[in-house]
Amino acid sequence: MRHHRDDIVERAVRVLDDHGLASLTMRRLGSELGLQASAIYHHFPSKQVLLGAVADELLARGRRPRAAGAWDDRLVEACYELRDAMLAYRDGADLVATVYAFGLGAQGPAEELEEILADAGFDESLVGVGARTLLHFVFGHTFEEQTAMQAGSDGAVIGDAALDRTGDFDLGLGLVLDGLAVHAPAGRRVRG
Amino acid sequence: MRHHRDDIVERAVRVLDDHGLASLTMRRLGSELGLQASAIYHHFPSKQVLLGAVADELLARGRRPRAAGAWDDRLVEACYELRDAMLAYRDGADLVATVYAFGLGAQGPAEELEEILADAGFDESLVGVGARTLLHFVFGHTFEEQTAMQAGSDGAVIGDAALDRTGDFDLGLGLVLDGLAVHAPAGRRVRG
DNA sequence: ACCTGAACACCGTTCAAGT
DNA sequence: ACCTGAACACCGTTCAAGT
Repeated sequence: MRHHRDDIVERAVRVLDDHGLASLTMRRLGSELGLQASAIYHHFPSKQVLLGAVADELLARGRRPRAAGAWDDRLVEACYELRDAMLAYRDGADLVATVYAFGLGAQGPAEELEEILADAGFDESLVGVGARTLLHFVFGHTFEEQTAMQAGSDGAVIGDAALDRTGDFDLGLGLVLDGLAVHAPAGRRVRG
Repeated sequence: MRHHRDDIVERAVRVLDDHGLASLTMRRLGSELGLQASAIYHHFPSKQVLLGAVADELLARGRRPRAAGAWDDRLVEACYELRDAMLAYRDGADLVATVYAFGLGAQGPAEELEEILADAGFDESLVGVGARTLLHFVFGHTFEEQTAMQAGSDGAVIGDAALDRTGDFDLGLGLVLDGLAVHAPAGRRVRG
């Protein structure tokens, strides 16, 4: 049976979610599609590029409509969307953060954060740094969360731990936002 | 020739620095030591545990004496030491951040950051979150820096870019510290 | 205690050849 | 255009056997 780029990405998302990033190999993906691994190279030049497309697909699936508001509310909205998009699939944070780090995809969130900071009138030098500081927080925190979640797949009550993790995310995000507020253009220090 | 744990870690650091993390395989390390890969399993139960030991060795080599001071100066000192320790070896940030994320080592920096925040009298709930937020920033930023550094191993003047990166690190770190200062115990808001 | 050598069950990628 | 099948050059880990 013949396939296109999108079939392959969709199947890769399923393999990722069902079996984890370590099991998402070219050979495994090929056999799930009823193909030789080598056939995938007709559609993607390398595994890295394929993973980039898979990461972008996760982010696209997590996209939500935006409610306009103050810059800090807009940042919170974007950061939560990113976190939720990654948490929605097994090893999502590992995949997206890795793809981003190696410049193979997942650049959308950085661009949106930069746009929000630029709109808010932040100093040019702070737009890039601020966006990346937020991104590092979201990637790092969510990766840690997801690792802990998946490690705690044994028994024990998981509900409280999950609540604590969202609270932690909120607190850490608030820390960075408070730092940004200190440098916000006069008359725009929405927080505190 | 017979080896001990420490010989193996030392040789692994050299292979890492000379050839990169992807080339630090059990077989490669074995052959550099004049051993079969399987012999390493007499000293380490798995490659992951070995990598944990290598990460801790990088951090130990980067350790510097501490000058006492205000909490924010102490945090800056600890964060720069961590960054510099990782930058001192090829793929150091990738290795240390990965080892930390999977809980296989590199826990020292988190403990020190927590201690500084606790000493400063930060609220219990902020000690852990604050330390991890700083850590995510340092790991994320340094990983990005090092990736860019190693990508720019071609020609072109690298001096300016390196300066910009340190300036970026300073700015981003300042952002998180300003956020922490907002929540510092009364009378201890050293910044701003 | 420390190591060898062979084996097991895999990888990503290339490439000539097929339809 | 899309795929097969074989090959290349590797992996981490286990384990019986050697010294």
